[in-house]
Amino acid sequence: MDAAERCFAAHGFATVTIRQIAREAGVTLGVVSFHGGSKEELFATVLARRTATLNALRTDALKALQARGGITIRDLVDAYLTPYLEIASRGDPQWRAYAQLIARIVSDDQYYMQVRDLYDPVAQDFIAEMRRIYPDASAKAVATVLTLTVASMLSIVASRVRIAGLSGEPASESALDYRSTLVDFCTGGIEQALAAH
Amino acid sequence: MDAAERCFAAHGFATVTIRQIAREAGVTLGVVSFHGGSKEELFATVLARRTATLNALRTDALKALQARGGITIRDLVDAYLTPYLEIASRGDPQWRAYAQLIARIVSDDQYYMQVRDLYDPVAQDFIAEMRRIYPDASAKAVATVLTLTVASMLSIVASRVRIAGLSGEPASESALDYRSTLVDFCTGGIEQALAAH
DNA sequence: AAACTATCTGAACGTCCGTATAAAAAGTCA
DNA sequence: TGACTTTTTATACGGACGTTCAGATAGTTT
Repeated sequence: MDAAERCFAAHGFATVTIRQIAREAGVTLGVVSFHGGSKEELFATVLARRTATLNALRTDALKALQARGGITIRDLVDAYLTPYLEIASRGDPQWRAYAQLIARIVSDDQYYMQVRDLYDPVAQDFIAEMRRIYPDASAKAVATVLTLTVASMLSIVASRVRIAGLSGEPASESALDYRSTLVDFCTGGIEQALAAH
Repeated sequence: MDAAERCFAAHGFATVTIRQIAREAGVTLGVVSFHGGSKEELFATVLARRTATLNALRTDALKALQARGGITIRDLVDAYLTPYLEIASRGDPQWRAYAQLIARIVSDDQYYMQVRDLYDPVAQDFIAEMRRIYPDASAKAVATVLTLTVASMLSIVASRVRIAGLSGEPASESALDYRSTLVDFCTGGIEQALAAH
């Protein structure tokens, strides 16, 4: 599973071969099928395996906010983004690979159906809280800005090479280095987009 | 070329087979190689084919702003985003396929090297203009917010299914329907992120 | 120790891939 | 028309793919 996670994260679903995964795991070909089933089953399992943890982190952060009260958009953005950035920045290369894998697939409608049930419930909780802050905003507008927020978050993990190329500086080691810029961007963006015109 | 564009846009590079492209184009297998060269050459050609047009649209919009003067962040965002949204919304299914193809590859570091030379020069022009508005912002911060803007733009094309799923409403027909929300989001985000703390 | 289950190995299967090529067909121009 | 070039066709090749499976091995239970 760890090896599969690394492989899928690095090269995507179609490109990766089961033989690669087997080699990465240090086992023979048949073992992968024996434990992981078909390639698609293996992919789905890898996806689902860590999602619960990430969802729990986000839900906990949201609950902490709700208990405290006085929630701002910035609070919500931070609660949603930071768990992912922390995971992506953790020393554990396995969580890093997972974060990268998410970045690769969520932006693709082809795989969306596979992750829809895993992530959208938590996203709905955040949406509900956002609508409490902006009661007049349309459902579509709120859903749109959350999707844009997610896209921005993922691009920090997926497109760091491009940022480095555009700025002329080497890419940062940790995704958390971009946290304040990212949170500022998404917060300002949501407030601007949902403010009554 | 049109058939290849449609196939790559719909399924990505690795998944698509030359035989699919041939069938889509209504020709036999050898014809694709004869005119398109290897699979990678074909992909590169498809990419480069329409880029000049998109770059010209953006550059023209930027030049019009520069001639007018008094450029705001919103002006820049709109000049950068709108050409792409218009392309994605045009009736021409071929431009639509191209827009989808961009969305698929730019967010992937693996393909970034192929598109780097095609897009980054124009991006640099916009970055220079942004730095004129926010002289104190770091190069990295500016590059980051532009990347986030691009990621947001692309997600409108790539993740419309998710937006629809989250909002409970059917997806809009045209990407231009999201223009104002998108421009608001990116404008507000950039201003918030680059404002002196 | 024996019976049984779980896991691993190595090899094979059929399929589809990207690419190459010889021969046929279509097009071009003197 | 006839020589020549461009394009298309049909086929083949070697390789890598996902999957399967009989047999060897390891682990567990009785």
